[in-house]
Amino acid sequence: MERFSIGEVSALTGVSVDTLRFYEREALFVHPVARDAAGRRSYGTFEVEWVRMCARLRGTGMPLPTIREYADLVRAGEGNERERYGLLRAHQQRVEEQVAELVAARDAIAAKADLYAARLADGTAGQLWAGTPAPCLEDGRGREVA
Amino acid sequence: MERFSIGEVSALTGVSVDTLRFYEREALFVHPVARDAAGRRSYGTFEVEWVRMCARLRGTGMPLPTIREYADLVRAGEGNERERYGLLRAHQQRVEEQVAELVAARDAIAAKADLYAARLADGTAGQLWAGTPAPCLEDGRGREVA
DNA sequence: CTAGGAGCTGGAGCCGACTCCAGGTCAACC
DNA sequence: GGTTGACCTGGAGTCGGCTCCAGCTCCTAG
Repeated sequence: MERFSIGEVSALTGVSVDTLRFYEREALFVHPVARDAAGRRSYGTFEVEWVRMCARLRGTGMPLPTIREYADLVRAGEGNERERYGLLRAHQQRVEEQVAELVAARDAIAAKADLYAARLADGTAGQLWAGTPAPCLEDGRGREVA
Repeated sequence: MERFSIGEVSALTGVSVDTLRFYEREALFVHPVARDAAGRRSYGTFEVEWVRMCARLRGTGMPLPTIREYADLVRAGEGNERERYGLLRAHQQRVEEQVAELVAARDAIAAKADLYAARLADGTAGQLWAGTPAPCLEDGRGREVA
């Protein structure tokens, strides 16, 4: 059962050494992190996976206090899987919404970029631009300017 | 050519009144915002669309300084559409990556939630759990605990 | 045996993006 | 003509999430 130094965990997970210590202070770990004879942190595979999970949750916008709640549930042990399930599903729901919003925004941005592409391609860039639908910015004189 | 008060723009765009003033201080607007006789801000349809665009860009993680760059280009007027195009496409690219990462994280979260669902459904919750592939957290004794 | 590198602690600092305030002006309605 | 409510300004405060620092202890390689 191999063990990992904080630097190794950082390399393995992409989470910085400082952030790992910070997460520990913030009580995001399920169990107190073990130390070796010299007082250095020593992580097991469980911790590494846990950190990866934390990174995913953070990366999808879960605030630290919520991750702490999840850790608390896991720490409390068996018997609260329904709560853990609810927490994960609720978060998944939020992530689905994020994806939808992101995709919508991307489409709007892509549409605008396409517009520029068309303008550049047919040489009308820098010239008057007839009124266009929704996502275009006009200056009130029918001129698309952004 | 209707005009809008700051409160109306806020209602129309979902961007708070404070934030609108803040964006103005941060020079995110293409043109200085007009004022009515009493010194109150008066926005046109162009500004409203611009704010919407800013909200989209912000919502997809574009930092204020980059939005300011874009505003600067638009303000500079015709002749730099290639730069504007590059800026938008580059951002679109970043958003595509965000979507991909978000979807991947969502899948991992969903997989874990599914695992809990299965455990809850077949009544094995709270019992020993045989070793499972990647996204599962085990305590080193083959026990999935999180 | 010493120099370097990884780790340690507690605490301070930073950053981006708001958000909130006090204290004031105005316009409009009753 | 008073009171409400939207708006104004400049500046200060907040918040989340790191990130950095000084000054120290180890272990390892040369």
